[in-house]
Amino acid sequence: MTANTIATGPTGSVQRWSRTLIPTAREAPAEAESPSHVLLLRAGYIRKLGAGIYDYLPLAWRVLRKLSEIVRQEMDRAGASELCLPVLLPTELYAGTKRDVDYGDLLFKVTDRKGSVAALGPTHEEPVTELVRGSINSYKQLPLNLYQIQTKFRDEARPRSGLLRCREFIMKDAYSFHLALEGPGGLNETYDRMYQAYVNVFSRCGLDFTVVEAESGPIGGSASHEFMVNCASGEDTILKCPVSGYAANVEKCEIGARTAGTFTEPPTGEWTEVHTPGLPGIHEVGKFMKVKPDRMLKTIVFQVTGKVGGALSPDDPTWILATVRGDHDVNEGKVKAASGYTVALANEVAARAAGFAIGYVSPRCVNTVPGTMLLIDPDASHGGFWATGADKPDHHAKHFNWRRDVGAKLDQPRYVKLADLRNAMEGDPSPRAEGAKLVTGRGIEVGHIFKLGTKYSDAMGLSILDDKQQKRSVIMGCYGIGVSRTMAACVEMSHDENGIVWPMGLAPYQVLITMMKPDDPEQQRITGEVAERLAARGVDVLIDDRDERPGVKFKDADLIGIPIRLTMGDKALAAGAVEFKKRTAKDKGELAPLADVADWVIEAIRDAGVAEAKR
RNA sequence: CGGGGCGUAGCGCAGCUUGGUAGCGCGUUUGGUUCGGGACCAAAAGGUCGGAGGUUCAAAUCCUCUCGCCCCGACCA
Repeated sequence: MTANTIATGPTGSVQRWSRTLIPTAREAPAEAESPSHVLLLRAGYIRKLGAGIYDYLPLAWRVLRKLSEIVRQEMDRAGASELCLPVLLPTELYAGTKRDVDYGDLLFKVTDRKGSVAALGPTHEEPVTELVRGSINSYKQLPLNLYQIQTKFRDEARPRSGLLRCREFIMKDAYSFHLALEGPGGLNETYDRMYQAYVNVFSRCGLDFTVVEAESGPIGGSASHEFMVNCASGEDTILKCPVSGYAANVEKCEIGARTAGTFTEPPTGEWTEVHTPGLPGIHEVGKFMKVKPDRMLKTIVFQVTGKVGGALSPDDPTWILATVRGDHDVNEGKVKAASGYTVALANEVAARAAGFAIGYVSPRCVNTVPGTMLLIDPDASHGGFWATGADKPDHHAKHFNWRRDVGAKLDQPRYVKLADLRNAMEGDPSPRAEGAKLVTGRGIEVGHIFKLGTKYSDAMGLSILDDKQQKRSVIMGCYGIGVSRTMAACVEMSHDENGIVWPMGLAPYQVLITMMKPDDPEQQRITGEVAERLAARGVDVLIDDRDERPGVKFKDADLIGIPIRLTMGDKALAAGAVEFKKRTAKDKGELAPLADVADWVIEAIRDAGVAEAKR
């Protein structure tokens, strides 16, 4: 983007190190492991107050302000309006959506003096829907797009990696409201604008990111994209097609056409049972039986919980078996799509009672347990040697053969279906380009946008009359950015062995002036002059005026990661110059004449802004 | 929630097995010498050893309970 959007205001600010709080440390607390956690602690950006609860010190807060400002500009440009909703949400709000139950322990709850229970907002679909329901009277007031930037609370089972997964964190959340999906003012139009706004935000932050198709998850809805910072230490696995550009979250990723078996291949030998007592997983069993996992069948038992787009009838199955190759993972979403039923992993007790030897199930159960549908992944459908569970505790079997051991039901689509059932993996065929193979990468989810549809408006009674006086449920979208997580992701992605390397757009200050002799009046005068000149041109300047040895100052400078360092030293000043060094530069820097130094800085900021926006 | 581990000075750690008046490094303060990539000398401040209970003449150390934190997994708009 442009240079003028990088500074926080028309006039930059000047701060002296000795008068603010930047407690750098040579060593990080032992509990910190991930780079962003270690560096943000060591560089004096954050302090831990409890598990997943952090202080944001002045440097961190400046980064968060800059990030928030970028977010605001892009949200406003996309037509959204900022507001601020309560953090304290009375649980009655959840009466329609039941999400206080769905969220379970994730929800922080507080009790007031009267005994009323409120939740600390983990996200704001309910309050914003409630707000709009009570304040919109006409379809003419749609579309509407509202956002806020505030602290969210989620009692994560396991907070980790510092700011990457917190119990208290800063989030930008936006919610849009529409009468229609398509056309002007429809959800799709806003969704596309928000998508572009997100691309703009993360580009301006200098982040290297991938947009992936994602499952909409428990929040419901029909379509969603995640914005992932590409980073090997990320928690999420993403898959990309290098040819078509298709990218998806591992839960969502489709797999291209694969060849399936015909169920006519001959057996490789007699059904041979093997006693395999007390072996915990497929790898252990395989080792014990001397069979590789990709020659074993894994059959998972699901319980039918509902029918997609309808009510269950007595004819519908009770159980769904999903058989994949031993080295593959069953994907619940794909099971749902392939079967047409919503499912949950079977309750062990109930499944045992129905006749499944949990842990030792084979596809043969489609014949032996009434009300069972069998789904087979193409990679598991071939002929050749297979090992499988033997349908009795502590036993597996070799030489499973589809035709011989399952038989006629293979030809009845009511009972047996062949379908993509598993998570995609590196090397799988791309679903979008013939011959191309998927590659995997790791990512940190920093943004997520959803088409919610009418899930919340239906649950909470948000409807409106259209121009034909027909009552219509309002269609919604929601759009989140993990603001504090984005800051951490940025450090995770951009650092070296000496410390943080901030992209220009997020750096707490663009310039650090390192005074070699803070007590020297001449250095004080020139430092002040340079700082004022830079500030006047919108640059934020931090002056290291501490009475420390040069080595300490240089180490700290690298640690806190300010993009441009100006060093005030006798040698350079004698030549009428200051030393100019970028954080990314390996060498010692070059001499900038005092008269030109401001121009050098402005130019460097502009170059960085352009380069980062291009990424 | 399952598994593993850790709580001793602001940070990093030792001491615990075999109970006996709490130690090291970094940091901090003071004085001096230094001063372009984490200086040196000297002095000093700083700890109810996570908490409660128990055993004992005596507990950081042994026992019981409890709280907190980290890592792996499960989970996760």
